[in-house]
Amino acid sequence: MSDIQEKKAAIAITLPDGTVRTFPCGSTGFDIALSIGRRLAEDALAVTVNGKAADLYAPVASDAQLEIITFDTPLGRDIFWHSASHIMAQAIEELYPGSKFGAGPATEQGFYYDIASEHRFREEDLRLIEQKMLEIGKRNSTLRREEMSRTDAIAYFKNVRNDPYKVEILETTLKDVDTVSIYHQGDFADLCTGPHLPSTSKLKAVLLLNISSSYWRGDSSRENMQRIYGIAFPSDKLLKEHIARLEEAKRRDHRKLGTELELFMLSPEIGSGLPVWLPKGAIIRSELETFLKEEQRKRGYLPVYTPHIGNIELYKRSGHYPYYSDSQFPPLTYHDEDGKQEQYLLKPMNCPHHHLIYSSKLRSYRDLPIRLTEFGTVYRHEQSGELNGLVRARGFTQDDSHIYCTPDQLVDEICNAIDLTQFVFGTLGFSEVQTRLSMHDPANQQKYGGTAEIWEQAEKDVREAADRMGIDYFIGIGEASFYGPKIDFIVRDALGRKWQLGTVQVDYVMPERFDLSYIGSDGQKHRPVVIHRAPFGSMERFIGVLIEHTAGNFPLWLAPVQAVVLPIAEEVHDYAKTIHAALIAAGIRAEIDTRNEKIGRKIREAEIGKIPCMIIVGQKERDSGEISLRRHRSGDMGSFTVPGLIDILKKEISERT
RNA sequence: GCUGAUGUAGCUCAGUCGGUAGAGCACUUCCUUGGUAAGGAAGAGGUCAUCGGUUCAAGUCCGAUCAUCAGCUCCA
Repeated sequence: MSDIQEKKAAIAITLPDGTVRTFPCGSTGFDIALSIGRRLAEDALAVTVNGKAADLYAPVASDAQLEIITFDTPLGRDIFWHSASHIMAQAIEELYPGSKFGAGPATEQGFYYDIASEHRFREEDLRLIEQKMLEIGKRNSTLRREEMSRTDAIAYFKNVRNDPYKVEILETTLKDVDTVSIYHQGDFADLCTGPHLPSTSKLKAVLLLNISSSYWRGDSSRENMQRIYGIAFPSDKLLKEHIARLEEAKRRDHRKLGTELELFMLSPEIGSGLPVWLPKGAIIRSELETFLKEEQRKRGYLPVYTPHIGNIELYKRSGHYPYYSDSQFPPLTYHDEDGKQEQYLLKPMNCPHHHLIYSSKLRSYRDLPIRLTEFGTVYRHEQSGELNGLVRARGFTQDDSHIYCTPDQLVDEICNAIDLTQFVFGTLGFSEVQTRLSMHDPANQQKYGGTAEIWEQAEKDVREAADRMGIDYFIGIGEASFYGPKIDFIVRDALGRKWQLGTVQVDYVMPERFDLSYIGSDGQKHRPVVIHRAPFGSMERFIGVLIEHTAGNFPLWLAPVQAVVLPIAEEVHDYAKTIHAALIAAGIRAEIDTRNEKIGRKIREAEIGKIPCMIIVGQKERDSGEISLRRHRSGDMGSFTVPGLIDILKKEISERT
């Protein structure tokens, strides 16, 4: 090869920091990583070339922007876990020959593979599979990419791999694709677009978490498969850290803390999915409700109360009944004295009641917007497998409001609702909130009410409001409710599962169904638009997530017990009681611990009980007429006079910090 | 609803091969009167989720039901 040709064959690689380096044509990501540093080359899992992920050993043939991908990035973890799922499949194939493989992707927190096997997987099997996976890692097998035509791939999976699921994918999902890729490692091979790890040896630590079931292709009419979930790491240290995080999540679990802190209970004698608020939990809920009521009063909301049941005709009219009849409690059937039958539904939502309040009198455009609000308890017969403590219940209370406005006012009103939601989330310290614009799925039109024009308008309005509020959102196609698009505020629980809390929903459909109207400036009847909105969403779910978010360490304004007076010895009990009485008189939720125990013990139990303020009094405090304050998780704060203490606490409570 | 697992004292859990129930914490009483995360002693506490079956005998084996957990499906 001549010099000239070599120069021509050089390629310019632009690295993420903007530096440009020259490499021979056909250099791989590994070569480039090695030229930067040995450590980086070791950590390198794959590359992106002009933003597109590729294998570490794929030759780069032209000038490109290139980034070395390591486990530290979301993409790196995704690739690592995806390869780990292949390695798990190989391990299962070796241990349980004849197993067939469905889908095996990486997830946000690891990976899974769906398996059809004669063998029923049990907990003990997971340890065996883990060992086999680590063994495959030690074999240092290359993950080799092979491209072949789709027809060849079908033949390959039919005859060589004998895997009907992969054949089905090739024949359906990929039917329009000419060339597909297959990744080989040792004797195992899988249909996969990749990219993958360069070698199985990157896998140094693995934890298989649980076995569950799934439907092939997520279709409940098709066969059940066994799904094994796991997570893997390039080092033992990272696995240990992950296990520590799992344990922390377990400690924060709202069901565990709810029992320990006596916030709520669930009892089969009352019914599954029907949470009961214990006195301490009821305080938290009541404080949150008061907080929102105050804020809504400032924002022009009008409180109403409506019954817990409603005539079934109401829900047929709203359109909810046909859409959701299978997730409602069965109707209550009632015969009056004349034998006439009526059916009532435990209300699954509040909107129809509010719509009837709206239409109970003639409304002028001058009255709008009208914002009706209620903490409305609703009942939905959620599938038994869905129930989960407070975050998924069958009876729950929505902080539900319906805003009736003119089309002109709509975007402003959506913005107001977004602002209120953000205010609520901000006050409660939720910083990692994702916002989803939940749009309809045009391919599934029968799921929705209303006309195409109405949907187009509603989605445009939602977008406009979200843009005006400067929200960083993502679009969820098919996530809309049947009557309109939504803006959903989503947070994660301790285990990383996502839950929708606040919501703002636009509705052009209900006003039609309920023939809602107002008299415009032209003296004619016009149709208002409805916004459904709930900043908390459900009080139960919100508090469930709040418990996990705070790990039970509630801010002072929400703490069920705000202060506990801890006398050091019996001789200061009388003094301690005067302090306790003064706190109670000041409206502070205070207790007193006059048990015959040492102060160390009383403090320990108050700390475990997550009581924000410990008021310690002994001989010294009695003589000086002061108290000693200890804050939960902070320690000794020094001495205060009683009025001084009360001022501090009342300020902190009223500021809700 | 589906697949799998689990259910023993208020809580966390042990209970071997089927032989009649155990610990720690919490609780009650007594002793101890103390200075910023566990003082000591004693006591009480159980229809082993429920119902049925096998067996001389069931917490233990089998079946059904209920509930819980993980995931799937669903979510106004």
